[in-house]
Amino acid sequence: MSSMTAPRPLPIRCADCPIRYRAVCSPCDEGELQELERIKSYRTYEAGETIAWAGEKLSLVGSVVEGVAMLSSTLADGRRQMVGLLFPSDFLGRPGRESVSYDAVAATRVTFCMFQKREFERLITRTPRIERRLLEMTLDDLDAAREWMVLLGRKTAREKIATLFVIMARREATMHDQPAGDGLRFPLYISREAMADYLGLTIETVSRQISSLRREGVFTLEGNRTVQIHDLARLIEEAGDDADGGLAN
Amino acid sequence: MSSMTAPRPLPIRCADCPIRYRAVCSPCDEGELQELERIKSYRTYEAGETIAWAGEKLSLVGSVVEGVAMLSSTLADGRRQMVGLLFPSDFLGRPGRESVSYDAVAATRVTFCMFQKREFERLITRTPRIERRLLEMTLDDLDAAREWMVLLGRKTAREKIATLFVIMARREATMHDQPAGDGLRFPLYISREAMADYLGLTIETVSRQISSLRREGVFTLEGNRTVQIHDLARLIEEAGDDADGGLAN
DNA sequence: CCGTTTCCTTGATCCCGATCAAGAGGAGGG
DNA sequence: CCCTCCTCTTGATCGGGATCAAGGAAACGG
Repeated sequence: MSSMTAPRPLPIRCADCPIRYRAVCSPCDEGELQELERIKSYRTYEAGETIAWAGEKLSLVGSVVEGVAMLSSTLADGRRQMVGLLFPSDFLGRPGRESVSYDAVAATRVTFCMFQKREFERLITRTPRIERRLLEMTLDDLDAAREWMVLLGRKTAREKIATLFVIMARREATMHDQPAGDGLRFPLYISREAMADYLGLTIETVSRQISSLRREGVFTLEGNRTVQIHDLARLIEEAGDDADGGLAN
Repeated sequence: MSSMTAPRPLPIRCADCPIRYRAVCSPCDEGELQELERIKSYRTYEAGETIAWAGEKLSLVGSVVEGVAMLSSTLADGRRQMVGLLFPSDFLGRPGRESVSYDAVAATRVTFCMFQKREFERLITRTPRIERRLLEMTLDDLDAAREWMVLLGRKTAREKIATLFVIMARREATMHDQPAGDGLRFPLYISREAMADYLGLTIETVSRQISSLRREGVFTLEGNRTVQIHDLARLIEEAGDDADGGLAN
């Protein structure tokens, strides 16, 4: 598919915002890069700070440069479900849509590289390649959401925790261009409460399942939020996935 | 946003495939319509027939014209979770992707208006407006998936059933350009097992919750698969949604 | 028409994860 | 340092939905 459109293989990066070109406009030509450069800006939120409320009109779109943000929805009586976790290079905002659909909250201190939605939309209209890239990213998000639906609807508490840890481990390894394997250390970034909201559990159940896997030697914890994997194969097995499904590749 | 791109307001329809233009290429100009006309074809599947397996390379994309199809994923031990339900005008397939991610099965006899993926992609490349439309549709799918994540992760069995019925009722009313209200009759289309897979429940729980709501006079059943609503307000209340969330508008 | 199959309902019981409750551990500020 | 706040862990109990089991009802083919 990329063979259809890519004018050259990339990667292009910019010094102060290395993630941006991967996320928004890979590939871009020089003119498009300069235009993006002109309209970009940065914004940092502290941990716990609300970036946007569901239903609010948001005039910015952009990518996470550093840190982690959460997308979540709250029922009338306060039950909360996280519907997405945004890591560096992930895109926030919906070009062509009036308002955001979910609460966006900073999980850690998080920095965005942002664009005025209006200007970004104008650029998109002139640059089909960026629109193609947005479609790509949205399809990825859709796949991730559907994979998570399987977890929420059908997995046990233990499988949910194992799946989350496997995904976090893979992410961390990929980020540092390492193979994922035993001995890998990585931060969880989010609180037990956030994990519970992500996995459709309570914090007590999250805590118990983590303790259980830790006691069985699958991993150890350094402090509360850093994991060191000891038996990745076991963790993958505990994740209970489909034979050829998402985690196996 | 449509004000940015739409050359005219629409709707354009074609006699033998009225849905297609809404789904795939609204708006289109005459040349694009003729091109789509040239490469389209129809395909019908019987209820229960598999349209595509997860991981399979699928060279077709297209819209449902009539009937209902299901997208689902199965864990190693057979637990199944439905991740999407495709009604007329819904799009199946992923331009730019090699293979499908989920099993696609006909829930009823279902007819698609399909295009060879290759040719469709070629058309897209020349027609940014269709790509824009695909992005729109994918964003809608993403919203729906995330709304469903809230249901799967946080709603009770009773709330899940109520939500499903409200959505089905709204769909049916919209389809016939009626307001949704008490007295509305509509078919469920899918079996109890399919509902269970969609809602992350067992068939027994689905059956019990339906019986419970029926006994309380919220609706009646004609046969097993046709519902007549008697108290839509109550049903919406039982759905337990966020105050200003998806169902309320 | 009846026999078979498939789908659906209902009852009895069990168990996983929620809830209620208490306390331990860490971080930050005085 | 201690004190407070907050997060996390662990224990005891509860309950919603799963599981096991049986039978009813609709669909289908003869």
